[in-house]
Amino acid sequence: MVVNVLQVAEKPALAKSLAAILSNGSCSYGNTRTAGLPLLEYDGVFKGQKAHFKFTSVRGHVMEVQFPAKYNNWDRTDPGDLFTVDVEMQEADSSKNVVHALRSEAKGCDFLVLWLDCDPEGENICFEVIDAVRPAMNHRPGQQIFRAKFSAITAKDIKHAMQHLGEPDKNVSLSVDARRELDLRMGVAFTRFQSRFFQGKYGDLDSQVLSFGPCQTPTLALCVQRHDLIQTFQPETYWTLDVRALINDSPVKLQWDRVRVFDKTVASLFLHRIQDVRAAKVLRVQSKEKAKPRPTALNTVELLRICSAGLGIGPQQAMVVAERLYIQGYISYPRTETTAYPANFDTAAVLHELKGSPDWGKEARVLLDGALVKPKGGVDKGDHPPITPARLATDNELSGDMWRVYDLVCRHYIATLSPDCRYSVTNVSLAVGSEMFSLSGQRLISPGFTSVLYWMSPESSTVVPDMQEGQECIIKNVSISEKQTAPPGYLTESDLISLMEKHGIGTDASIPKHINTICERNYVTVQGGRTLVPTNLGVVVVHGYQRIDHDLCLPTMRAAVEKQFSLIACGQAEYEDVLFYFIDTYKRKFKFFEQNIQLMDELFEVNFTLLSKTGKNLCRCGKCNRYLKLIIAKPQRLYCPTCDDTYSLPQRGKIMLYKELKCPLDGFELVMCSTGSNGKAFPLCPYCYNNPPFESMPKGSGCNACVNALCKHSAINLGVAPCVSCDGGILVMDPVSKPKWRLACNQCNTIVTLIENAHDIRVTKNVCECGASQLSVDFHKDKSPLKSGETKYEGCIFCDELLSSLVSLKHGSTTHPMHRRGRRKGGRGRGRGRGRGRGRRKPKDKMAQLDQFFI
DNA sequence: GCAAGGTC
Repeated sequence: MVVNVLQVAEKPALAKSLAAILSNGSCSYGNTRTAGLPLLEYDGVFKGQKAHFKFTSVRGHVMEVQFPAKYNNWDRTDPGDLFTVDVEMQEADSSKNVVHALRSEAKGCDFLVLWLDCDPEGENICFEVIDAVRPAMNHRPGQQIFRAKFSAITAKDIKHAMQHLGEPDKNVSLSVDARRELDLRMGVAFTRFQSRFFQGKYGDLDSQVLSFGPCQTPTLALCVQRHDLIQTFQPETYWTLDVRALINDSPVKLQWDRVRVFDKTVASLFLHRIQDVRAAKVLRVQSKEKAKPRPTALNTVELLRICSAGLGIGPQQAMVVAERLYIQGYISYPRTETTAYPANFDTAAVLHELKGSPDWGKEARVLLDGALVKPKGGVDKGDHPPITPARLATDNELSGDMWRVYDLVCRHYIATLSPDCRYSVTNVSLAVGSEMFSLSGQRLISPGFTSVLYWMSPESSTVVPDMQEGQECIIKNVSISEKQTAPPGYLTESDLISLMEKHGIGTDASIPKHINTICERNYVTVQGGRTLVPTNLGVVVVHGYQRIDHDLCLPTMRAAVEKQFSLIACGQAEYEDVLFYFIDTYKRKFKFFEQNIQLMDELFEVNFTLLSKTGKNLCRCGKCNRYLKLIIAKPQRLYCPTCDDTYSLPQRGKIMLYKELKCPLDGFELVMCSTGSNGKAFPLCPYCYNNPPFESMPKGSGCNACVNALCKHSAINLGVAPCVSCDGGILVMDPVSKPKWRLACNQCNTIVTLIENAHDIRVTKNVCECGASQLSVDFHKDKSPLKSGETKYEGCIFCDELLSSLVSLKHGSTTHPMHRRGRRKGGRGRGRGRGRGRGRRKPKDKMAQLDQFFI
């Protein structure tokens, strides 16, 4: 009997390499029927039985923890409740159909072997895969699910792992579950609360969302900490003693051994002591040989640092470029923490690949000719090998940042196998009277790896002239100069990456995202030299946390939480206990934050402008008939200073007044939203956009949704009619309900369902005998123009049953013969409130009011 | 619209 074995890797590329290794290159290549995942198949032996193997992969996490949809509404959910409401696992956005694909491949399988990355996230994905797959697998006694543990993608390691399969570790996975749930609850709760609080009060924050997160906030705090250091820096005046001497006929400035003094009188005293000295005497000349060590192999974080500091490419962009180089086969997998080459890594093979390059081929050839050095130790984190070139490219094939990053990876690779750079440092001590001075300089002995990483070459312009002990040099000039201490510079991206790594904030893959997030949220800006300068908003937010609860922005917060969660991973603590403890802690912190928000608000007050003092009058409010103000800073919105209400607007597009027309439903003046020069323009009602009058309309989703459509198609083009059931209501066409046209009342919820499959329906000015409005109905199912002999029909909105039958009428009839008072007995039974008994209203008066909206 | 973490 042949058993079926399903194997799953964390990413498609890995499934392919693992299957190739395990099948000794004999696997067939294909794809799963859905989700576009790889599917590799081969035959072999599993646990002593003949087996058919299938190898596929996921794409990172399959599931994500989320709040149920009912909590997605920011207005209807109290952020504080987010600490206690249930959460659920949902299929992750990026992995649509993955669950389905896995399940169909698992059908008929007897065993599952999990080849997910050997880190906590990988362990967690193991269980996501198990949950997806188990229901579809064959049931049989004994262990069916196995975990492969491997530290390098080499034939030896992989085959060893296959021979020594273990079990997935539930505790490790639970520690990740706990972290994911806590991050979600606290991040979303704080973000929603502070966004709503401050955006509801100030008009110039210029940020869509005031976000908070356990990684992004400490990252921001690091930038603000440096900012504070710079702001509070008190420059101090100091004095130095400057001596210029002639050494071998060239003028040289000597360095004072005391460096500087902070008292002018003392400085003058020293000057006085030596100002008559005519010669400096060389007391000692010392030369030492030093080595600048070759770099260790490249990992992600180091790549990002060099890209930012050396190439001026930001971390997010650098990752995008590296990813592209990887997909195109130019470099190895770019997300790794490891800085040690695997034991069996064929260093020479890569050099052979590179030796033809006009840029660094020469250096590669020198190494192949015998100068090859053992790479430095580095750290093996057991994830992926370091980032190395995979094949040779010329700068014709790659351009711009692609070439620059590729060039860096190649040069760095060659450097790791090159000798250290050797140079000598010479220090000369000189006496000028009783004061000691010195000169120091460097001289290159052999460049080693710096011939390829030329920017790391030791400064060679500081070569000291040849001097002998006892030699005397003529002093040309002695003076003191006054200087001031200077503050440190702002953090560079490269500095920040190092600090985040040091504090355990984020991972190699997420560090660029966090930096990007704080930029997107208008908390910091990237300035010259890729320095990160906090904005007013960033500073005020962090200072606010410091006033209310300093913990919230401590750089150590992340590591402290992770440390506790790791106790779950190693079985020393219960998942429920630790998770509950943290949720409870942050819930209390949240309450405290909420109660003391005025401490942060005091800082906002002096830095930002109240909504009532920002913006320009635009259109009239339907409630108070005063002007709403258009707030232009992000998020673009309307604000009524009288009612103190805020109305969201589409974020893309310019908002203008629209013909001073009012929405028939609520009396708000319509505005026009135009997107770009050749983009669309559409009118919308500020109130309806935020409070959709039809339950089928999603709130403000996209620029053509709900009320935009309502105002555009219904209120203006299609017309409105007095309600047939209540006195004050107005019936409005529901634009989303096509082809099942209907009208709905804005007051009594009456729904009048009209005829189906009409091409167009409009409310006309005509009034039926019954007193209700008439409709003009165009019965094309397609959009073709009316043919001769065809015509529009007219009917009454009351007589919907009758209207339905219009479909079967002969062409040419404009009014339904049944459309007579006497025939309506017992009719119109559907729907509620089609109240006949309320007696006739005076539609004409109301119609007059509505005149401006009719076609 | 919100977090952080995988991956594309």
